[in-house]
Amino acid sequence: MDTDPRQRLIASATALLTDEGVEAVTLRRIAREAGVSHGAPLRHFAGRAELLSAVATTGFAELRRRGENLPGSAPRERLLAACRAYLGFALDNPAMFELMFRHDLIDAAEPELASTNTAAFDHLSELVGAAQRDGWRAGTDRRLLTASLWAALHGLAELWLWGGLDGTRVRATLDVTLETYLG
Amino acid sequence: MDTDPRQRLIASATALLTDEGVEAVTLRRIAREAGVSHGAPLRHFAGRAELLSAVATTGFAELRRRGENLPGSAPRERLLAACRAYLGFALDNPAMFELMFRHDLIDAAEPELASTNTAAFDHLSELVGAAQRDGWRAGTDRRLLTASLWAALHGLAELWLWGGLDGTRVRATLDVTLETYLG
DNA sequence: GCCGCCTGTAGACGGCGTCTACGTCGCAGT
DNA sequence: ACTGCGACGTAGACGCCGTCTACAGGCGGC
Repeated sequence: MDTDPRQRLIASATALLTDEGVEAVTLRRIAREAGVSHGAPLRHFAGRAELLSAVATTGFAELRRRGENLPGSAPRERLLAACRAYLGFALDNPAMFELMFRHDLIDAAEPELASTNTAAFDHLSELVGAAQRDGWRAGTDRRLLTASLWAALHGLAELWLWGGLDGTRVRATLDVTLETYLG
Repeated sequence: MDTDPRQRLIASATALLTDEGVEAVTLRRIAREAGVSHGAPLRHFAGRAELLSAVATTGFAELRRRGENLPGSAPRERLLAACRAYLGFALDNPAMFELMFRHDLIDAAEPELASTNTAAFDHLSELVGAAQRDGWRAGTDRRLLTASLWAALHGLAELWLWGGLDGTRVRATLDVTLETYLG
């Protein structure tokens, strides 16, 4: 059964997020969606930021899940698939992706979020490390290389979200980025 | 003299932005800062988005200005300097940079903003074109290459703003990115 | 001299996050 | 069996916010 009020509120918030975007996810609308009074959410979360942090945590978990079930066996092939998975996540869940990186809406210090968060980064870092052991850019510092690659993907997603890149062109641009790093 | 009320409001908003961050830039606070009543700004701007768009326009203009006075004469040298300038702008004006890419706060369709905006992109595109004519990645589509490079820089700035990269590490990561693209 | 526009004021409305006081169960301890 | 308490929810208030409307002064052009 799913009578845990925390989970119900997170579910309502997530539905609101994917349906109407990040601006629609207010405490009062979440409460209405869940069929409770406007003050009820504060019985289970210290404030709006804490509830949204819980929602974002599920987003990071899903992102990490996508980064684990990767096709391919060669390290560089797997790293490439992970990069495509990152952008695929952003394209499939634009509102969630936006929320996950809105530091004014969520509390980055929230422990559960922070751990899920760094876990996703560490996973990418491991893929980079495996590719390096395979001979790809072995001379570059692993953490810096991971951050650089991550930023390149992240910027692509962010610019698409912003409106600077239309949907079809973002795929072609991703190919250029991947070719630059891994070609 | 600077008695143009539009300019006064933009100046107050900019001061508020750099001093207290993007969340503090509300219409009512801008009005207070400018010493007028809370409804006065709506005499000169159709709404909050239009005022913030005007502020963001000055940001894009400053960004473009930085991209013009570049050291170096060799095309690749100039392109490299432009990339450093982009990140330098973000590091120097984090709140302005954040505002410029907050599509929920500004109106991307605002004509003056859109033109200043694409002008900055076109300038970077020209630098890329010059470098290509100099033999750098001549086989890649110029627009896609420009977008890819821009995204790599933008993501770096965005992740730093988000908190994922500390200030010193962002410089080192930028070096890795530039080495990847231009090395 | 009068009209109209520019600029600004003051108040209202609904929505927001948050706080507080108040209910209402169900269940554990004596 | 009664009591007390903790989990859960309600209702109202407060001070923000953006926006709308009604109103007032000031000043140049007919």
